[in-house]
Amino acid sequence: MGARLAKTALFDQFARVGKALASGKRLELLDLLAQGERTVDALSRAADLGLTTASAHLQTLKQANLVETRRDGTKIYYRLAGGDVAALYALVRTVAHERLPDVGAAATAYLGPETESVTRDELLRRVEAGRAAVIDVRPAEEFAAGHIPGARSVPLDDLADLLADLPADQEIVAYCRGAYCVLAHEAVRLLRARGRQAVRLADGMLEWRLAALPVETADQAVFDVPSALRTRT
Amino acid sequence: MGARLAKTALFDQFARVGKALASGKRLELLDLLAQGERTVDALSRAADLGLTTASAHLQTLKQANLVETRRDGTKIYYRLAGGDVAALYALVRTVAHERLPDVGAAATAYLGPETESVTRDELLRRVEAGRAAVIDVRPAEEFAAGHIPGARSVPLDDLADLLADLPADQEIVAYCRGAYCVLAHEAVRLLRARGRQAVRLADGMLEWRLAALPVETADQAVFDVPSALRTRT
DNA sequence: ACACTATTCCACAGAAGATTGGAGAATGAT
DNA sequence: ATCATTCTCCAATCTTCTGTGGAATAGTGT
Repeated sequence: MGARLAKTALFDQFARVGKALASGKRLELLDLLAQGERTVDALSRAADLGLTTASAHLQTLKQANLVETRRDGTKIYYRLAGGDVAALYALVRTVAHERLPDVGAAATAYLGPETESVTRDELLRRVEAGRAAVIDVRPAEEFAAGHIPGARSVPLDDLADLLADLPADQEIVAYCRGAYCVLAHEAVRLLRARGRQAVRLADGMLEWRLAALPVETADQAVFDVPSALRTRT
Repeated sequence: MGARLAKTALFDQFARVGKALASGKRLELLDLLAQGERTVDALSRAADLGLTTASAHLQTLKQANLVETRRDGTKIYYRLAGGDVAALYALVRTVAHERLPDVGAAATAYLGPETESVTRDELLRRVEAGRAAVIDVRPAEEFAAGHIPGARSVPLDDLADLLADLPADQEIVAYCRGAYCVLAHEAVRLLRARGRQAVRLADGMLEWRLAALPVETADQAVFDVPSALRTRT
């Protein structure tokens, strides 16, 4: 009988998920989608892909059921299929960083010189003590899709203009998408260059959500994390 | 400047891990390695691959640093690089099962009709109450590499012969490699056909290890699971 | 119905990956 | 030394994936 065939078929099914994760561009798309839903056009520009190429990659992800779509007029919004997908993406990054020495180098090359950071716990502690103001330096749409409660939206592009609005007597904690997002690094560098006390959250919104910490949002949830997959503190 | 280039390079690094997971055969190899180290020859036979093909896949896994090797005479033993790799493999399977409807069908086709199962907690409870005897139906080498404390090694191939040795007044709980391993299913079917009270552990050694439950072993640990990645109960 | 926008589908060329057989390297046994 | 064992490396072939334009499709606004 075809026990061997059936086993191969089963593992080939598992591999569909692996194949979906087997491209840097698709991981980049998942990274963006972890922040909230987006149109094909927005994704193609954010990931620096041709429109048709982005569409093809999104189809690949969709065929693996890692993302879902919603139509609104002529636009099609893509979103993650669930928190398990976000957890899987995060674990791929973690394992890559743990196992591949080159990841450290590539991360430094992209993120620039290390900037001072605080953990999620430390951020909560400092905010509670009134010692820190939290700013979300991601684009405004991502802030709208969900942010750390009490954080103020200050997209990196606007940071220089809004400097005067930021409290001068408090430390500023900047955060962005996640552990490998460049925005908070640049925000801290800019703020420090202007003489402000600034640090960044060590990771970002992705990890915040995976830890099932409270999220403030205008509209619906981006994804919920199954309790079994929540980050342990 | 090359911010775009650096970002692409970083995500391509992450994708190295994804690419390693992008083949059913490689996932099958990881599945075997999660039970303990093995030689290339043993792996190629267990996964039904040509020797050179198996070697090539193992090289791919090794270049992604998901596995490590050890030489003993003319033989080369492969093993998982760490518990994080096991956790990643398990999560790929979980997400695949969660997201892809075909996985359920493929699993049933391979495993056969559903057999009654108990959870890890329930197993521990029944053993403590003296109501159940636990048998490990994996090949003897895998038992030697680590097993549930108190379990008896009864490889599936020997089960029919050893039937008389098994307690007739206790329920028998059979377990094997993990959630998609066929051995425990077949053991339960055989035992029931012979009129024994038998159930299987719902998953297996892989998930037992990921939950950081105690493991009894003659030699060294197969892998340790970082506390952040342990299964939540 | 017509123009317009957003996205997918199709066809192609080049790149990358899988499988196989045979040669070659490392080790152990005689 | 020589030979057997075990595995890796190499070359050839075949398949799959990726990126790109251009055509086709679905929906909006006039």
